[in-house]
Amino acid sequence: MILDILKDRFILALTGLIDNPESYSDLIRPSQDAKFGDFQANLAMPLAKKLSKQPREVAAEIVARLKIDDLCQPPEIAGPGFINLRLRNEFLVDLLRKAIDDENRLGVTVIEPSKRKTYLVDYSGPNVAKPMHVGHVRSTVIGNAITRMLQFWGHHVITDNHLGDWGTQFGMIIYGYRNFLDRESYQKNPVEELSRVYRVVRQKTDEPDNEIAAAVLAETAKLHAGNADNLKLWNEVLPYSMDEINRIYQRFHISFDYTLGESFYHNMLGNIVDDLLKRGIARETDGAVGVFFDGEEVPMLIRKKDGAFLYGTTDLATICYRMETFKPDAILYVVDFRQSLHFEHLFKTVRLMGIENIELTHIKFGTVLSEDGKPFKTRSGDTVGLNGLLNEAEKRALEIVQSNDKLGLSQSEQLETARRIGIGAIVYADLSQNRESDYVFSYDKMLAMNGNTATYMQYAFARVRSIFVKGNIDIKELRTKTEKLMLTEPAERALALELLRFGEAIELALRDYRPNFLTAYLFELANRYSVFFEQCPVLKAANDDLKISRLLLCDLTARILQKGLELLGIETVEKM
RNA sequence: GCGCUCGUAGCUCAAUUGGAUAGAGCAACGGAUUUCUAAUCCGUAGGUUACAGGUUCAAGUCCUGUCGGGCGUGCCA
Repeated sequence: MILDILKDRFILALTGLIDNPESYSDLIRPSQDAKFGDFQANLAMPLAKKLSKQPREVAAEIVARLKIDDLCQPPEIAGPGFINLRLRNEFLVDLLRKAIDDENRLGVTVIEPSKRKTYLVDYSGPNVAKPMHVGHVRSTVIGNAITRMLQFWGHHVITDNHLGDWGTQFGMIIYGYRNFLDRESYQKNPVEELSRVYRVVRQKTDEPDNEIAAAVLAETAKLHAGNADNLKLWNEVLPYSMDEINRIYQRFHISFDYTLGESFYHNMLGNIVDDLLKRGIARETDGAVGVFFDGEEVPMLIRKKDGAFLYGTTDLATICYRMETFKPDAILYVVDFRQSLHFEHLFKTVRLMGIENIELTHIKFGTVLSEDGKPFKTRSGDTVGLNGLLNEAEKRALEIVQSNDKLGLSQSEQLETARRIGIGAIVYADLSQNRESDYVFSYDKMLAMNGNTATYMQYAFARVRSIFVKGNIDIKELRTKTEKLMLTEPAERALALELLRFGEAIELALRDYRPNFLTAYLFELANRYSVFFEQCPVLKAANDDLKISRLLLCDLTARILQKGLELLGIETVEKM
């Protein structure tokens, strides 16, 4: 990829001048402003002190050692010592050609086999029996995007949906089922009635001084102890919830390799506690069992004094199971940042157990706030239901699709187009933000279809397709054309440069697992295409060579947009 | 109390982990369509990056303090 090539040249130039030149290669980056060239090297300033010279002097020395004439015009030294590079069009054309011919990877180099890892991505993990609201989208959508990017990069990825299907919320459901269930409503709409019952119990246990909280815990404990009646109820209720959850996954086109919920691990928990006690990693405390950490007051409890286990216990069992079964190099947890302390404790415990050869990362994300700036609360009745949100998104998209009668879509095509646009808007709205920040949920923002949205990229894609249809272009044949690409117009060159930075964007997004770097890239790419579209006639280009050159740029743009959106879990449409 | 975290344009958010004059979208205002899709493009306006110090060639970014928000803090997950 373009940046790698430049870095290699700089490393060569720096070899002999300083030790460990590779460590400075991150200072070679794309320029912020086109007037500083296409790429810049910011390494003269930090090196100046090391070499006890003036920064500009160091820059001059680096430039003198740099063999880069075949790639760019003579480097310019500017400001305190920035080295600015402007790439030769021949170099760009050469790389574009390679990307065009690279059907699967579009110019993105595949990772070396030795760097290929097995990742286990733990995401979504909804609580069965609790109604899903918009806050639950985040883990699902971020986890899916990270999974797809890692796979594309060349890693082996296993996804596991760690359902919350064994916790106290089931005690609430069981208690509520026995005491508050409306049979008729339950038969009509089990999921809705169960979630109503859940809310009733939940509200009552929140009141001070009540007996219901104790009763709920008792039902949970009975379930865990294998009580036949409670297990029977669990088995009755679970499928209803799962159907509901699966319907939502289908709408996002998301699936998991494994769905091993908490219940899967329940008979391993006793052994975990016994083992940690025996090895002196955990100890008794006030009748409970916990793991303590140096310099910290709070332990991670793994067994309550009534004998029940906690989610730390389940998570430990889960890690042990995954280590044995999948032998991953890394486990990634895509979970709300409010569980940071839990994961810190969990990971420390794993290290205390002597397990070192694995990356454990909590990919944390911020809270979705309601429009008053407070976190969403499942208890208050006014949360935005997930299904309702998805319905509304598709409805709004459908209205626009139907109003455009030039498209000539059948009714079923209209529905499918609206689905892709509506769902895409929601996915993109979440992914385009830095995952670590909280964000205020806004219906209109979530469903927006103008500006920096998935719709914008989908639209750019559809515009390319439209040109191909109108020009009656055979894409396969087009790609075999050997005419030289031309980058004479500024809009062409700007687009070309961006097309060659796809891999860079994915690498950046994967570095800290931040999909918003990829969304930002795709937005920039689509934006440059829109400018190109305005300024550079394709079908009516001045001559045939230029027409083919532009068609090839269009085609590569469409392919990268489609692939990039696919990595985010967003689909494209042919017409919109 | 302690710990973590955030504070950037009217609003919602970016900023390649310390790089040049802090960028987008939305909202506002002005312009572009007999020419491949106007869900688009171009332009204008909008900033003491909460505040005060410090570190250095360079700070929204790192350090210290203050103010303000959010979250967490042994028997929920």
